[in-house]
Amino acid sequence: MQRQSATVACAQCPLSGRKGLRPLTPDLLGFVQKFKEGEVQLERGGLLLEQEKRSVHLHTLLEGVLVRFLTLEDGRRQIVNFMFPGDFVGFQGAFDDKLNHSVQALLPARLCSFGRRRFHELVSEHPALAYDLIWLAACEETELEDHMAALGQRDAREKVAYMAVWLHDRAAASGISMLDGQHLDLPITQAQIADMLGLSLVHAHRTLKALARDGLLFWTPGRISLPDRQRAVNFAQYAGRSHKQRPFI
Amino acid sequence: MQRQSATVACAQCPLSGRKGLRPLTPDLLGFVQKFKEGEVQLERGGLLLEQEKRSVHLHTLLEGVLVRFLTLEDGRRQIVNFMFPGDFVGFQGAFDDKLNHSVQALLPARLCSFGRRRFHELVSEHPALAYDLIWLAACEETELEDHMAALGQRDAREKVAYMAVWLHDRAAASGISMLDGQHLDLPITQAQIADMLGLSLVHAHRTLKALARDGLLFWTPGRISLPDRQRAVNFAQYAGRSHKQRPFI
DNA sequence: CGGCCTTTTGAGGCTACTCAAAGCCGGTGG
DNA sequence: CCACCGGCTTTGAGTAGCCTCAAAAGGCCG
Repeated sequence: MQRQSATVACAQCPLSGRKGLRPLTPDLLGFVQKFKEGEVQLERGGLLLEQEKRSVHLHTLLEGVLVRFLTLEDGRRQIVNFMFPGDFVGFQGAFDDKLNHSVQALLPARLCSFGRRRFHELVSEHPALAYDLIWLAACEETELEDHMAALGQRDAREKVAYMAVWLHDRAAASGISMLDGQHLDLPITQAQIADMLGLSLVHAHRTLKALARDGLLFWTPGRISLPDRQRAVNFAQYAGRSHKQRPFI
Repeated sequence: MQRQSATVACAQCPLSGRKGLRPLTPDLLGFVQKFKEGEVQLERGGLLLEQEKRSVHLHTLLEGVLVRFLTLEDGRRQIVNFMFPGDFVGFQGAFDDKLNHSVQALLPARLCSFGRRRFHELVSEHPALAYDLIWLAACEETELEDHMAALGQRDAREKVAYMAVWLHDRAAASGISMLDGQHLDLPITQAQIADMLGLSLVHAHRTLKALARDGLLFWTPGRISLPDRQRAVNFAQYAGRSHKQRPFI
């Protein structure tokens, strides 16, 4: 992890104008600028936050994709979510407590960072922002609940299909480019699929094979292809959520 | 569900003074009073919110225990959480969208209700409240993540032990009385255990039996007993979270 | 070229599931 | 007061999905 204070001014924030994100008002823009402390660069595999530690910063993901996971004492891992550009990172772990999860970069990432110390101030002085944060938290929670239903109720094939469609949706909603709207380039390993879905690595692999044989989806190292999105949606009983523009920062 | 405007004034709120909850300041108390619209009574099994519908109200649980769950198209159910007195109900489903879950009473419940319409106002005019809500949302999220790890990584016995300890913790933190600190009276059926943990009813039952045989926990209809909490905690690899006083409303 | 990470494949076993049916308990009505 | 009913728990038997162990093959990098 590389922290640097050389930063882009919020006025030139790479997120503004990004598809799927609601542009900041000039008003807000000037306001958040006062809180920005710097930026963080992560290379693939780099750790942003570590479980059991405390974090001094809050972040907004400017670019790249992150993965958030818990680790049990005996080493088992559970991936709980992925984060895309525009996502707010850090209020997941209740505030001044130790983190319950780690956050790692799946793709090279760049983040904007704020001091956690001043969070209260940030919320107090700008109610619209507080409202947005609550809204974002509600979305995250909805998402997690859906994932729980995937973990608890679906069998292996449904789980994988669910995750593929969900990642596609999420990427599309953050303005990530996709070839033909059906090929998503994302380097997720089979071990990570397994860790997200509660499957063994071996079984995750066999499940991918089976789904490819059926022509439902093709998950090759580095790319997730959905030739027939609707079919996958039906198979996974995926309940898409309405994607209005997400606020950020 | 029974809605009534006959309400207790916030000054006499049954939650204030409740163990585990942070008392409202007189200031806040007067403020929230202006938003209270009435109360709702639920009997056991009564539905507060229904999936796919929109909800006009937000609620605070005054008394009783609720269960929140998703239903898939084919009828499979996933219980995502339980709610205890003091919990805020309703921002889980993103705001003006259809709910992704239903909420049902496990015990006779009484709730305080607010108009969703005025939520923005509520947050805007009282930043401390907004901060509290964000804090609560963060806690909920942490909790859900832990549950995900239970669903994805633990085997049946660990899952059941995890859930038992978690319910005990949660109840204790909301000031629910427990005999000897080890008997929690809560009428959770085996079908509900199964639906929360992603097990079949039959297997959930056999797992309870196995745990009882080992003397780890006794989950009889209506009561969850943990003779040796620490042993259960270790077995389930339960990572307790710090319980500072929760804010409410 | 060697080492490391990831994917791939095989074999065998256990966990958890399905189907099926009986027992239990509280509530209702004759 | 007893018979009946619906919801929940309990038990048995057989099966299948998923897991573990094991090892080989592919790809990337120094």
